[in-house]
Amino acid sequence: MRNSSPKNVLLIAGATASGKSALALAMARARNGVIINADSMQVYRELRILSARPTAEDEGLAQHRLYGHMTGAMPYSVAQWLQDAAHEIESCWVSGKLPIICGGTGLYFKALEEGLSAVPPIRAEIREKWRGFSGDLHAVLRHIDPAAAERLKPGDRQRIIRALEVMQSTGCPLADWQRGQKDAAFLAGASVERHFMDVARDELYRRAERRFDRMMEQGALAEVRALPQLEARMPVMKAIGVPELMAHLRGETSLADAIATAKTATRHYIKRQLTWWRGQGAVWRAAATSHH
RNA sequence: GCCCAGGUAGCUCAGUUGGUAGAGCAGCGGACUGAAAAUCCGCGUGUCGGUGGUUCAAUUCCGCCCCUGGGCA
Repeated sequence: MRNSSPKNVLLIAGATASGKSALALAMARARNGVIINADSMQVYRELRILSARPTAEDEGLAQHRLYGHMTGAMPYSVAQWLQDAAHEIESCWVSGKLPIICGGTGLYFKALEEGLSAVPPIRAEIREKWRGFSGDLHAVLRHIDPAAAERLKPGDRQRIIRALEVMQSTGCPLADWQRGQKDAAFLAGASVERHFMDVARDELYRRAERRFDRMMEQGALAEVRALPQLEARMPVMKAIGVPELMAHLRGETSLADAIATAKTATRHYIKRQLTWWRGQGAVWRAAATSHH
């Protein structure tokens, strides 16, 4: 197939409430782009308000992909996102559009640029077995994969479960998979342009808090009430604001407390995001562009 | 005005039989490969309300003053 259009891609990353979406929209209109979501919560269609997804109006101004394309009833994952995003980027390239990857999920960008380890899918019963295990997971891991047990903190249940399921499912420790062959980094060979939204932390905190108040005005509570009955461990159920507002709907906290707690959770999230990108090397730091 | 209870970390509070103090939350730093808005690890000096007194030593005991609740008038 003829491929006359170069493989260009624009990455826009930054903490929540840093103004990524607005920049993406402007870029999409100026440069014939398609905006592709790189946010782990904006993929769920049930969370339009609380995930700060672009509005219908915004979606009318430029093409948006991977926004609300999944249901929260199914857990999403980096691997699936990588597949979905790769597909969307390809189709941009084919049609001569500029793919603009926009989001706050650092792991998604990392997977896109560096690839993931080629661990085969884990069988459902193995996954369920460890997720439902009520005993001392770290002790089990010490038995099955001592090196991983050494590396992981006993409290880090989520990573311990991953190490266990990979070991049991593949017979090979997770670390071996990570050291070994990777799926080709999807953006290898592409010409990558980066924008990191460099906004001062205080300002991010202020904006995120104001934004949460706006979400409440727009009906965040109704959005939570309308969520299907799902187990608390499903990713949608963990979106910032969901557990807090649910606690209020169950009558466990006042609305004011729920809002305050959700704002705190947002600040914690911003802090983690900043730590992530601070640690992500010179590439991203050099890409920092101020937007105040 | 009188009586009572308080005034200790940004917040809520614990504690010191006199040797200058510690939890939770907040905040800050960090980790991060199929749940990542997830998950986890680490970090606690603050005129102990003010001021005088007793004492080798006072945040702790005593006096006075200020502030905040509550009660009585």
